[in-house]
Amino acid sequence: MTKRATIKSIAQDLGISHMTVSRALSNHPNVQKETRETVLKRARELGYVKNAAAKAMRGDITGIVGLLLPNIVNEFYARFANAMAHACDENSYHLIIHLTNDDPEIEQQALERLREVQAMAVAMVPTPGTSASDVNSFGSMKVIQLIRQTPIKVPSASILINDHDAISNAVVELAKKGHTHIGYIGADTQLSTGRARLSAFMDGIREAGLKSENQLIYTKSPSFKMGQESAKDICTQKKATGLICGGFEISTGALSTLMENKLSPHTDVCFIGYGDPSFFEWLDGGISTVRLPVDRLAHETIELIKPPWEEATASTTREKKFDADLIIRG
Amino acid sequence: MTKRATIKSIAQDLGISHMTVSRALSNHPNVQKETRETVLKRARELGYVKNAAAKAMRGDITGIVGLLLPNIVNEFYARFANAMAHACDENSYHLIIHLTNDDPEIEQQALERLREVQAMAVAMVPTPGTSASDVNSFGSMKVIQLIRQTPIKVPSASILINDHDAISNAVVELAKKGHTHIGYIGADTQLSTGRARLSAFMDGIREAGLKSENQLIYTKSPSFKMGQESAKDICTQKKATGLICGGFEISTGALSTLMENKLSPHTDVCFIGYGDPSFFEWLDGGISTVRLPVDRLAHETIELIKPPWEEATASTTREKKFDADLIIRG
DNA sequence: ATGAAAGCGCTAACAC
DNA sequence: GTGTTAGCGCTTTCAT
Repeated sequence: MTKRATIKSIAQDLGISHMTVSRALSNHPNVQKETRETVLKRARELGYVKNAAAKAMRGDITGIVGLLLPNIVNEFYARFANAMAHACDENSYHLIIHLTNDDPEIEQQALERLREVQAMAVAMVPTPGTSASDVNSFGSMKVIQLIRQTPIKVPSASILINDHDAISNAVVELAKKGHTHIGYIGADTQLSTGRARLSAFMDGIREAGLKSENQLIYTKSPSFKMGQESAKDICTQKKATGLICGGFEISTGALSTLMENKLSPHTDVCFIGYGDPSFFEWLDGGISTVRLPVDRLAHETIELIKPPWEEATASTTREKKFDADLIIRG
Repeated sequence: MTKRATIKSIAQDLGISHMTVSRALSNHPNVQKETRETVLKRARELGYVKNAAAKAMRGDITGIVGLLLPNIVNEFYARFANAMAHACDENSYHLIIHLTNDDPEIEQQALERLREVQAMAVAMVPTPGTSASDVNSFGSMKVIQLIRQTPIKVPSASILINDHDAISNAVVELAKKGHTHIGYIGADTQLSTGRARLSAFMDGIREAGLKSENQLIYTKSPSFKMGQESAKDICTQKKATGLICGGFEISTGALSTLMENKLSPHTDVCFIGYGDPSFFEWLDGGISTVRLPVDRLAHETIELIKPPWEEATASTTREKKFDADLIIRG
């Protein structure tokens, strides 16, 4: 590859002004039909593509959308990213994905880099640690907070999950089946979602007329490992006959402990997971779970990103919640 | 947000030349220590970030890396994307993901858009249909073909999986257990991988001293559904007692048929999947499978993307293969 | 209908 | 050590 074609190089090649080329390529009316066709033909031959950087410098929107996720192997995030990527392709946006690992520093860095390329919007699952609350972190990017919510200094929209009822109903459901000692594994209260899910669990306990037992409640920084270990504790000490999880990775972690120890998630420790990875349906007759409305979340995110910005962003913070469902299987 | 700070605005603010600001911000030696500190401080205050577009216009590399995948819910691709995203963050690249859905047109479009933003490299799983073989599709982007290989008109590197031995060993392994009627579900021969895996299967049949039975071989455009349906056919007609899959989605599809019909992947139809999604380990005592070296693939991709380009790209097409392993479980 | 000039933000190459 | 100029590719504005 030698050098890319530019409107100037095409103009020179054709012996006309680069402005005529520009107009021809952008369908401006003031071009002779014949001229336009010549230009278009030559442009195609030379493999011309517009220079996004040059346009960006003139203040045109870049069409770059940032997506900040903790990771993407988690099937919930993967499906979200998948939906976002599709929607972006459909709307001719560029989706730049950065993985934060839930590390505020990486998050901060990713935001800065997105600002460098003048991303028009960023959809992000905020990291637990308070990080990028500064105005300077976002510049003029439209901010959409996903799943979790953290106070930031720019107007932002939030797309959240309302899992309260699904979780408290899970408790009630277990209670109906005769379980009186129900364990809970979830994120710690540093996370907004951790707080919310725990209190949903407690509400369920109350609603079911059970008494709350602190030693059955495990809250820590959420991870696969944390789920595994908490579940191991519950199982080996036979503290509980029912178990509810308040986090995706926690849930798969806890389930793996059950599988490893050949404990049935139905008869041994009645298990209710969080999120609905595809294999839940096949495992041991189906795993009960709190199902999250992934596609609706992604769809709504894209709708917010699409213009008209002014309207969507307004001046105040907006919030939208989507209901999770309790799915009982087996 | 009013307007972003630029070196000029900072210069004006400080009453100095914008070049001094530029030099200060890029650690050029020819700046008074004191001046530099003043500049850095003010820049921080004003939330200055460099303008990537302006730099790109000057010919600096953009640090944008494109990744074209059929989709990203497939755990194999998700893990690949995850590894790539991490590696890109580490090396300060921007990862732009486009999902092709295995549609040549979408692929073509994605490539053009990557060219617009002057992506420095693109790693792609080529779509089955011959699409973007043109030079103009790639411009000066470094091209890395993943998993599949298609002839293109620019020098490109290929990162492939060598699953021949794993697949033929799978046949031998089943034969050892006494299976004489072994089914195969895989991609059709339009895909390079489809051809290769089928012939690996046939080699295995030969090696095991079995005779090949065409009615046990299913090849079509690969998908979850295709796997489901082929498996249903095999199961309901009781054609085979062993089943080997030659594709990730096919494999999960076929497995779902087994689970739905309460057929054990060990005792009813001895099953060997393709790819190793995390749940394989837990399902029914563990699912045997051909495991793909995802992390090594991603790692190698990044190594190829990193400079020095000239060296890595050379003038000829390069190819690197990574071995898949046969994992027998249960 | 076409062209010329200016400027977006940045840095290499020159002054001084 | 600091400042000035020019130019990357493009479009808006103002001639012609």
